[in-house]
Amino acid sequence: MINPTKPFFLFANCEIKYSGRARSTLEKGNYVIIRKFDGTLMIHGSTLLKPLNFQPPGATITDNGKIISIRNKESIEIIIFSIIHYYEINDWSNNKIILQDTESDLREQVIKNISLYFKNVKEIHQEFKTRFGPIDLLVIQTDDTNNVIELKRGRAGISACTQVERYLKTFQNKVCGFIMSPTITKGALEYAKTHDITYVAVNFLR
Amino acid sequence: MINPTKPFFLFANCEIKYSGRARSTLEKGNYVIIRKFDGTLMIHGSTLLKPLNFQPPGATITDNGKIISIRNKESIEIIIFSIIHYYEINDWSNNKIILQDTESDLREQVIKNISLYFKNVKEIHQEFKTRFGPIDLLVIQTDDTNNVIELKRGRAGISACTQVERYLKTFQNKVCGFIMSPTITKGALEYAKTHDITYVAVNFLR
DNA sequence: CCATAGATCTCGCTG
DNA sequence: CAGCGAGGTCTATGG
Repeated sequence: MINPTKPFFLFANCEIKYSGRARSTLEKGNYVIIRKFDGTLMIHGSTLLKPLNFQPPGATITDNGKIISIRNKESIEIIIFSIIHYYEINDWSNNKIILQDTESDLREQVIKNISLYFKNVKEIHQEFKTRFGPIDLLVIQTDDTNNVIELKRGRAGISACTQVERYLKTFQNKVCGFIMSPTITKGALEYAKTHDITYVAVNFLR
Repeated sequence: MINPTKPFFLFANCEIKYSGRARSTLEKGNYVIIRKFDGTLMIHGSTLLKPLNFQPPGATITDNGKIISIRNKESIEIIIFSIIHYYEINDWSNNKIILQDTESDLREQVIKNISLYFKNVKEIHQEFKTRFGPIDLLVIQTDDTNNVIELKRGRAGISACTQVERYLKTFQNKVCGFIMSPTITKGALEYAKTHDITYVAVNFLR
């Protein structure tokens, strides 16, 4: 029996059934099962980053012979045949990771060097709200040209182009579309060229 | 010292630095560290489903006082202050999960009942290739009307609309756009209505 | 709550 | 290998 009130690491021979947004079965085998303070449950196989089965934070657990984890209308049933290793985790830290070089960092960088890209800048808006979603960066020039900029921290794809197009539609006139990213896919570049979207390469300055 | 040739579970007081696509630091604390057969490395805090730090399959590891995991040009450095629990995982299974009710299942279901949605169907293509990506479902009627259908297993959003629009552009004429999903967001429905895209509600039949 | 989009996305598939 | 899209996406953020 496991203690449902404590986070744990469990290595067990078991079989797993999931039902909720979708349905799944995992055949009998030896799997790693981890439960966290917030209810998070993960079942890991010996390869891949993603868990085979999981419950996001908020799940509750019971152990009456088989372990059952429930969250909203989703349930995971773990039929345990034998426990190989059980470890209760105490004093588990909950610090946040500090991440640099996100899309938001790239946006800050572009704003700081905005004169490299646009002349006569009157206004800069970040996450400018439109009825079709927020524009990463909206740069308005003194002649009232609206420059709609979509930033991508990695390689921009076709969907970045359609994102820009969608935001462009919320303006009547005097509007230009841009994609700014370190790289862009071939298909996206073709789409941009044929749809009046300008691609600008930008890199993280470290 | 850990054994780099074996998968393991490690609970340790440590500090972590990551450098690669982005950069991050994780302050000193007690974290769960798991390494898999395929090189996968995960550092988990006491909450949330996703690891604080990670390396996808293919990473190699060394332990000379501090653990360093490297994959392509990315590295994770784990400075260990003390090992609280170390467990070497043997006979870890590698079975795949069998998932039902995916988008592909929904597509099969729609095809089986295609007469409910379209009359005089001549051809049905799945994942029909265009230069702007593959169309989930292309239904051609005897009058040569091309029905471009985008399926979503969950709630369709605005991006589903622009996906359809993008595929529509690869046809000259006789083309109609559809979104089929159990539900749709308000914004997406408004966008669809004003852009000549038809929304059709479909549910998983169990 | 819902909606929207980012992510060190991951992962699978196809060319 | 690149490109494209799904995902039980998850997670953060704003309305």
